[in-house]
Parts: sequence; C-alpha cells; structure tokens
Amino acid sequence: MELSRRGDYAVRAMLDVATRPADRMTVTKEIALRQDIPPIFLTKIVSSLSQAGLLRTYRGVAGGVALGKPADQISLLQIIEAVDGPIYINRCLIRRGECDRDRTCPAHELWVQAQGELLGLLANKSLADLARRAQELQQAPMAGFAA
Amino acid sequence: MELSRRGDYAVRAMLDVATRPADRMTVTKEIALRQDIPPIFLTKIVSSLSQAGLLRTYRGVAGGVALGKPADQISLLQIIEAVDGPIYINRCLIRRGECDRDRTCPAHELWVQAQGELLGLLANKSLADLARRAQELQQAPMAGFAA
DNA sequence: GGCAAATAGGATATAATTTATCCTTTTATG
DNA sequence: CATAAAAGGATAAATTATATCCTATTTGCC
Ligand code: SF4
Ligand code: SF4
Repeated sequence: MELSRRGDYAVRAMLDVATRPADRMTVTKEIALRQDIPPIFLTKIVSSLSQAGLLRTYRGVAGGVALGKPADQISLLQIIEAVDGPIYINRCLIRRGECDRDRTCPAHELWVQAQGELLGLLANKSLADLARRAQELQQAPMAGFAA
Repeated sequence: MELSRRGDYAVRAMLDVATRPADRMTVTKEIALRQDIPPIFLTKIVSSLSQAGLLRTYRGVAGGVALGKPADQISLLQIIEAVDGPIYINRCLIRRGECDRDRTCPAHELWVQAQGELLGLLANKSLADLARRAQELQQAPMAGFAA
C-alpha cells in the first residue's frame, strides 16, 4: 500500500528536470546529487522514463536528459507507471477474472472505486502543476518567529 | 501500492463472520475453508483482529469467533489497519518530518490529498455495508443468455 | 584517431518484506 | 481427562524491492 522508492525517485527526478532551464541538458549524476537518490539506481529509473517517452536522453560527452514532452502533458500517473508498471491497489484490479471471486465480492467494488479515484487524481496532476507549486513553495516566506 | 494478502483475507474473514447467523459461533478453520485462506495464516489474522477489538474470540471446545462490535460500527479502514498497521501511500505520511523534504516538496501535498481520500473512503465504508451488498450480489439474477 | 563523458543494459548482490507453516501452550467443554 | 478450539513464539520459504557492478555504446572534442 506504499509507493515504491523508485516511484518517489522518478517523480523527484522529473521535477528536477522540469525546474531547470530547458535549454541546457541535465545530467543524471547531478540529479542524483541534488535529489539525494542513489546514482546508479537513478540511471535505471531514467532509462524507464526514457522508454516511456517522458524523458529524452542523449549520450556522449555533452549528453544528458531533457523532458520528452511539455511538462503539462506529463501526468504523475504516467511517471509512476513508467517505472513501477500499472498501479493496482488490489490484485483483482490487474484484470477481470484475476480473482475468481470478483463477480460476487463486495470488496471488489470498493477497490474499483478507490482505484478510480486514486488514478484520477494522479492522471489529472501534471508535472507542470508540480513544478509551479515547487516554485511557490521555495519562495514562500518562512513562518518566522522574529516578526 | 497494493493491498497485502493479509488485508484482503481480513476483510473476507470479517465479512464471512458478519454474514453468518449471529447466534452461532464461527470457527476459524471453517472460515478458511469457505474463503480459501491458508488456515494457519488466518489464525494470525484473526488474532490481530481480536486484539483490535473487531472480533471476539472464545477458546475451547465450543469456541470460535464472533464480531467484536456491531457490523455498522466496523469500518474497512479499521479492519485493514488492524492487520497491516497504519496505511500510508508514501513514507512521508508516516509522520511529519519522516522525509525532510516534506516542507518544500510539491509531491508531498499530492500524497496528503490522495491519502485523505483513500482513508476517507475506507473509513466511511462499514462491514455492514459490505455484508448488505454481499447479499444483493448473491441474489442478483445472472445476466443470462436464454432470455 | 583516441580520450573522456555520458547513457544503456545485463547480471547479480543485498536487504527487506510478505506469506506461510510448525510447534507448544492455554483455555474451555463435556 | 480427552478433545477442540484459539494464542503465541520461532522459523521457513518465497517474493519483491533496492542497489551495485561491469561492460558496451554513443558522442563531442582535441
Ligand atoms: S477484494 Fe474480493 S475480488 Fe478483490 S481480490 Fe479480494 S476477494 Fe478477490
Ligand atoms: S513525496 Fe516528497 S516529501 Fe514525500 S517522501 Fe517523496 S520526497 Fe519526501
């Protein structure tokens, strides 16, 4: 019932790329440093994100990674499913018939609903939303003590 | 991101007890048979449910288990948390400060919201709701082919 | 061409968690 | 006292998650 580290890392990595100047390439190792993600592990994650088309990667000396499409066309759901595969909150939601009780199981209906809401939320939240919010949070004045 | 087997079993076991005649005791082994749950594993689950007050258990020859309180006062959330511990969909929701980025992390806010919705759904669905729905589903006519 | 810097990918190690069973004890009934 | 049930501790087995290592490939630049 918990998001994998991979998924959390992937979101942070995408956010890191999205909040850098778009004209310069971002290098995986630097993302790892800034975001405190195990560097070699991150290369795997970047690879998945790249295969999903969410990142574009460039090899070689001046290489690095950049967004594969505009940030407002990348949803959180896409990011997470790119690295963790399809999300399901119970196994009967993998596909119909995966659990042979699903026709008569009242819990099944509940999971269908819960999953729908979760996926909806993630599908409607874009990387651009997050990036915007990230800036707000960074600029936010501290709830300071000295007036 | 997936419910544990334990959690799924727990819901089914509770539902099984809730849909039996309340005057007779239900025996764990029989629940296991009916619900197709590994019997010894189920004893552990029953034990957790009992410690959480959701089941009352009785040892000895005429023993067994019964609901610990009325079915409409038992939420799905209680059942699942009784066997799996507190639900959190990302580790920053375990407690404040668990991830030191949580003050400035835009993803954190998303998880807070998602978790709120999920827990709300589970907290508002009672075992009685499920039991009622179970009866409906059993009585429901098949979407038959022969007219 | 050859070196250096970057991603790609396969294999593998390590750790953590989940699932499940075994064995012994305790409790209650008749 | 024999039997049937739950309780609980220890442990096994399986699965999954996390992370690293090593080699290959691509690219820019001198
Ligand atoms: S919730 Fe019901 S249908 Fe889904 S896995 Fe559990 S038993 Fe099967
Ligand atoms: S979502 Fe943000 S706050 Fe939560 S664990 Fe990930 S990085 Fe930390």
